[in-house]
Amino acid sequence: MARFTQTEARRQQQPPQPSLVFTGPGSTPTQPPLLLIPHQHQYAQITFPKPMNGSESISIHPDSGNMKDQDAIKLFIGQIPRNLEEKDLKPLFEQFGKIHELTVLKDRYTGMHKGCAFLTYCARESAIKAQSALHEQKTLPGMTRPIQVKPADSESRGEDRKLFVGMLNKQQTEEDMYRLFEPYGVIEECTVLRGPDGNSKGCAFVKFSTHAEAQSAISALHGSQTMPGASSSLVVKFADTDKERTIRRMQQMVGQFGIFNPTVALPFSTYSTYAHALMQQQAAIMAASQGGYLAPSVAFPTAQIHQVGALNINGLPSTPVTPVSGEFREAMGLTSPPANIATSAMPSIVTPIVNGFTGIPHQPNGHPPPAVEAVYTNGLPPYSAQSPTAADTLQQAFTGVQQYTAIYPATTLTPIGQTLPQPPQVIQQQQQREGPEGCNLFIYHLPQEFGDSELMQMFLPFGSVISSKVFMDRATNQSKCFGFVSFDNPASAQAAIQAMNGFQIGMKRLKVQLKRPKDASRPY
DNA sequence: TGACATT
Repeated sequence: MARFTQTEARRQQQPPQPSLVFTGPGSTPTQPPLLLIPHQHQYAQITFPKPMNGSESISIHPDSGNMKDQDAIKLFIGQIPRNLEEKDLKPLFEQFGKIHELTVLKDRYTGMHKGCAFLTYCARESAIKAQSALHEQKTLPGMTRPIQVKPADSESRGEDRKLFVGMLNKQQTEEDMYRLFEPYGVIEECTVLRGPDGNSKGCAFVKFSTHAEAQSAISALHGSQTMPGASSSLVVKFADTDKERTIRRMQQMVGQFGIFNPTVALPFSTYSTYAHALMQQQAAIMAASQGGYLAPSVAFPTAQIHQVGALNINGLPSTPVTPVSGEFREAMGLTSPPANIATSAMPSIVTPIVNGFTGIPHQPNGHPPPAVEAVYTNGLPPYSAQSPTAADTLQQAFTGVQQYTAIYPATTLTPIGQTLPQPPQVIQQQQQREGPEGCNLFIYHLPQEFGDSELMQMFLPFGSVISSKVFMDRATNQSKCFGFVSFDNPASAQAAIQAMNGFQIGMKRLKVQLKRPKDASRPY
């Protein structure tokens, strides 16, 4: 009851309505915090006549004094800077009506701000107003893409009215799609899937307002014609559900990594273990992909990764790394797909780190956890003479295997939308940057499929990785199965050696040593 | 087995 009272008290002293002040580029804002940066060289400033105090996060809870309409719309808010909490966001959204619930999404393990939120107004009308005033209209400070304000995926149940259209020719645009499908109903969304170069992939999504409309479009158009240059007749079908997509990706991955090929020994051998893990990973990806771009080479599905100061690569703020958004729980519920990512068209995008990883305690300071030996456990202690039982190993795999690396090759990053997307933000990974003496590791016996980002992910739990490099054979473009990882301090490097040297992956054990100093390799 | 920031 005490909590209720507190909440109640807080509501009664609600901050004054903020005033939205637009200032020209040259002017000096006098009253922080700066909340909005609209496009076109204008700054908008939300000012609070009375400064809000402290770091306390105001969660706005639904309760009796805060009823929402029956038809209220839950909004997904994307592209929020990670330093903004509920209390910071509240004023921005309160302009459009009374808020029923506002929740910034946090990683369930690390508590990390996911750069997005769910917002429900008491009134449906407020949500509509907010969406039209804000969606893609403003960019919050530090963000590269405009704020997303749209009905949450959980609202729409869009699967049964969204169509996948295949066998288009590559010249066909959204407009062509619109014309083609318009006769069958109200089109809510229409997107041609494109590669990073902007070229059409020859397919599209078209979302109707109702299932019946979508169905009539299928009946009328599927196989009805062959587009010039297309290899077969037009395909019009309901878009895959998340479930179907998940299954398809799993199949792709199984193919890619030869799970059923006994010569490729993974530390967990049952399909169900692997499938289970993949399902989780897929869900994380779906969650991560709503409303924003994913960094192409290093994407962190934070819902399942225990990040330990991990996103601070070489002092870069974590914000630009991955505009991760969406809610893991929602994704696990396998609801509708992210609207602006061409998920169905993605080739398989996930590489498992073939280890069992156990939970890592959250270390907000970015330092390695104290008991680093406990961080990575695949049931096979480094160079241990003792062999654990198969059951142990399997158990470890089960409990710890949720940590994966998602790779989003640039080619699969196809944000689609009516507005022209800017290229996704790329993390600048320093090229072969060495850390100070004693901070650089040489790692051998890496799995063939590991690239720089997997290597980095594997060592992130031990500290700030300032670079990671897997050596590739120039002729074959295959990994040479060794590489380097540099930390920003020797303790992290030592912790990583302790934990990871001898770590078994598949049939191999990692060799993790300090990199030889430069002069040691020279004979004179 | 191999081997330390390459082409």
